[in-house]
Amino acid sequence: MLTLKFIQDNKADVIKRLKTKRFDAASIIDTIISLDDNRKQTQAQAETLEAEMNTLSKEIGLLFKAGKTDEVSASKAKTVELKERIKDLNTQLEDINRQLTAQLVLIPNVPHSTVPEGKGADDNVLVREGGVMPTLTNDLPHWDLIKKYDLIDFELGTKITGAGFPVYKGKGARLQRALINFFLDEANNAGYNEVLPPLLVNEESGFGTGQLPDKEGQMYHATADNLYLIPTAEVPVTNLYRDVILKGSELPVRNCAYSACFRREAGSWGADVRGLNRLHQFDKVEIVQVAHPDQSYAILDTMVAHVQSLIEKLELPWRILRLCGGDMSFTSALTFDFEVYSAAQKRWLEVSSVSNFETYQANRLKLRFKDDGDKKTQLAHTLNGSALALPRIVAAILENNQTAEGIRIPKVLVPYTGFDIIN
RNA sequence: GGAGGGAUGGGUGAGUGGCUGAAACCAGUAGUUUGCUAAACUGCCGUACGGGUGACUGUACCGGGGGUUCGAAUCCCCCUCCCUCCGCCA
Repeated sequence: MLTLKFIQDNKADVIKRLKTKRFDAASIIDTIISLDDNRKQTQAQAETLEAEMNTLSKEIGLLFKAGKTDEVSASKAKTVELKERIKDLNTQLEDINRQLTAQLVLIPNVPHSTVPEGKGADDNVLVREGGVMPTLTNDLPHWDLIKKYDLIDFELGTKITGAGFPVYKGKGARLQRALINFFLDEANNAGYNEVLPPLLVNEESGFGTGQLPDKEGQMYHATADNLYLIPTAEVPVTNLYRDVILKGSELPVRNCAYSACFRREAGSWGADVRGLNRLHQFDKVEIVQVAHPDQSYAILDTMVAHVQSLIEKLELPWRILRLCGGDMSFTSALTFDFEVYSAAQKRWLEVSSVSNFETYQANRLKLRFKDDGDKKTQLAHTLNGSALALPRIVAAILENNQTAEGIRIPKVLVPYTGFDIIN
């Protein structure tokens, strides 16, 4: 969430910039500011009385020591009323603070100045593109290729779990493992530190990265233990730094992680979700950084460059889009989406989303840093990106590389798969 | 799952009702000394929210939440986590 101070200092600007995200913040901000005034006033009152109480208690202690027990009862009587008023004020304070956070979490992150206006996907702006469009003589969509070469079994997944939980088999399973290892090796080589996080997280973690409370319905919830299956490794990996104060010299922190990802995708099933296009469980390698505010946008560029290099090595046609305000996520300040062209489906598939959240997550996480010699802590910036999500990459590899002899494996993957063709 | 023991500042660890936001040591940091390094010595060294231009100052926080008391790190209750033993188990 945004910090109160930021909202107060930049009220007009916040309202203006949130219009890019098609969000009207004016009345919420007014509520917040008046709640905060109220908070300060109530807190000041409570603290004055608490100070009085502390002095009185010390006096009583001294009276006891001096043996003046007769004077004690008069002082004690005074504390009774004080205590009541303090309790009352603190109850009010708690209530005000609750209302304040309730309002604060309703406001999305403020978009970066370079975010284009727009309603949805059609208004995203092409940043650059590359790769060679394949010319296919056969053009089976990946769901047919999967059947033809017995790589992935959706029916079997439906039997043991449900729709959207595929079973990878034989060369299909090995291709999956190859991609995971390839992506992790590339991230390690680029200086990211590998972690293997838990796949279930608690409520605090869900709140820290912004999945809770807003997107509760998107996550699988293990209610008996109140744990959530992660929709992305971003959640556990970013939460590694929840309630942490880093030294300025430790920044940037660079982590990468492979994880299975679980998404309920409630209400988003319809056309265009055949095969691997949308799943409830899929594999992904994620890169996550914690950065100094002065460096975060330069770092965002290096993350974009890293993802681009992966797709180029896989020899897929790609393009990068700068998301418009209407298509961006609630928590992001600037997002670049990567898409690869799926030649048989004849459509672009999103395979990565790289974002700078600035202090939005850090504020929820209480993720701060302190520069050497500085007295004050400040909120760090968090960033993350898929590098990469597997299913649609697999779909594009299968479709784009199909030949009469079989499916050609990109050169860079052959050392990982141990085979260069699926036939 | 059963029985017992624990949780204090970056670390080790004192502290069983007021003089403790918290000893001491280590680490860190600034300085003095010193041919350099090391050592020694001295100062500083938690977080958040208020008030003040500022020096400074108020309040809260000793795993989390409640309670007792004029007053709680210290006493009581609940929860979480860690350790030991037993049971179960990939």
